[in-house]
Amino acid sequence: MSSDEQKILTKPEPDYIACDKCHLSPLCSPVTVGAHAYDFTGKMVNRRHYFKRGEMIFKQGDKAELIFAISAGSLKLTAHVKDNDRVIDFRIPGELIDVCSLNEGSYAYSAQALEDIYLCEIGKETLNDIASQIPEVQGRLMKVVSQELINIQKSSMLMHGNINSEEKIAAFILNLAWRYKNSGYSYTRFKLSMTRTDIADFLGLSKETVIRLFKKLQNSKLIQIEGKSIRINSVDALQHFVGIKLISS
Amino acid sequence: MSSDEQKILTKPEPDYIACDKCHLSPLCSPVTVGAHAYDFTGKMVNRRHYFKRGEMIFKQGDKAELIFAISAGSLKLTAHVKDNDRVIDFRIPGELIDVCSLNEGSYAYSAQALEDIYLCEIGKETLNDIASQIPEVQGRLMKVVSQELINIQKSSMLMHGNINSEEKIAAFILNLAWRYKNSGYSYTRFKLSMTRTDIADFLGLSKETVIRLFKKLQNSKLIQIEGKSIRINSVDALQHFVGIKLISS
DNA sequence: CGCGAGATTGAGTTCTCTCAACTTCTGTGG
DNA sequence: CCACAGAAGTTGAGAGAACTCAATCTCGCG
Repeated sequence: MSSDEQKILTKPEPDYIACDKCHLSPLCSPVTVGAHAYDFTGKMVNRRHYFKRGEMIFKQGDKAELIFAISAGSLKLTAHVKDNDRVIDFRIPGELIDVCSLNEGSYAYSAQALEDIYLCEIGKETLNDIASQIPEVQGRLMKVVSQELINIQKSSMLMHGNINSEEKIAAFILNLAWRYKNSGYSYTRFKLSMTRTDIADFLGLSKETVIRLFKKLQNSKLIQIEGKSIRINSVDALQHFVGIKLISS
Repeated sequence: MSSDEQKILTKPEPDYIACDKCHLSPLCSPVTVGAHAYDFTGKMVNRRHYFKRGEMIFKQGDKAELIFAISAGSLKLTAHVKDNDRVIDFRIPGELIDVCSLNEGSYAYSAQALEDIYLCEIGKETLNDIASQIPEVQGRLMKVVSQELINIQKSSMLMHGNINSEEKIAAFILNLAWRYKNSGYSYTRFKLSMTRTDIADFLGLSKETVIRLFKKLQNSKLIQIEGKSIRINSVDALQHFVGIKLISS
């Protein structure tokens, strides 16, 4: 066995997202100004910065200097509430981390790796500088921010106002499926990289309720769960249960 | 009594928001291009369009041609969930209605006046046209969209993950207070223009629970409620109860 | 192989919902 | 200006959902 193969077995190459599926992609492709085409990617983006599982990418209140996009792996976002950190969202490959910080001095929440991850980074200041000088970049940045607004709104409409806990959990799963689809991954089978406790915290439920309702959804044949892997038996059935059509069939 | 006074008594002048407090204001002030100052306000903005209480401003799925800002009055936003309309948010003076629709073909939700209201309107296409031609306008639009993103994120962080219903309701009140403050109104005394049923629907609770917990919050001296008017006794105490400091003292 | 974090299960308690009755408010027509 | 009707708000009682606590099990990591 060559040392190369050995290396692959012990540390397999991560499943990097395709750049064209990443929400940051408008800012990662060459920009033409006049007769010349400049590629700002190399200047602006630091690609695939590795973070270890459990590592904090940044903490709530830290001075915000970088915007992040996830290239591989996932993370959770938390914010201080009553002396505790509460999970306020998760991020999967292709998604951006705190776009809001573009216009704020500091990060609105903390970000922590749920597994070993790779992030692409853009310097906030550099980005804003270039954007203010080159309308094309300004326009692309606008596109990125607008899309972010749309995504947040869709997620929040979905997650919001579910009457009972079973619907909340179903909506959570559907939301993740939708986002995996947007990032070009399988959206009927994926890994729940966060713990049950994280999910419970995010949804405002107890972990026991999360576990019991996962099981209930499984018993009603909507999903199959085994450990951290989930499979949606019928996206349409799940959408019907939640009452919102997020994914078109 | 003069006919002027008569008029005031029967139909008092609405409490229009000051333009400089409106979230749309960056797009409502003159833009200087080269040596000349153009005022796009007149061309772009149709000001103070009146809608009657109960009237639908637009319906979910309607072709989105206008962006709205509220000049006076308030409205509720609703979206279809399982054959019903569910309240997904409210809007107060100074706030924008569906900024997301700027980059979408249709409105993501319906908007209905909770009282007689006045709206300022900007044609989506006109705005996008001008923005793409004049970097200064593009930049201002960017500012508006970014701020919207920040506001939505703050609201959703606040409203999200409250464990029990009492905290949810307290967070709801705090959120409204914060928004009234942003719009330059009193944030310790304001009117709840929506019904208890609307609040319940928005928070995912029953109207009876809303009523009972309003009373409970009143008994613990955090607020005073009488019909539709609310008074926050101590914003700090309320923030402490919710566990998030949204309004700095 | 053993430890510790995470996941699961059961039992009892608390919270929130539902249903129904009743009161108050509001807007409309006479 | 009053009377009335319908909408909104309030209250109480009982049912059901979700939480807490505690014990146990499982799995991944060192």
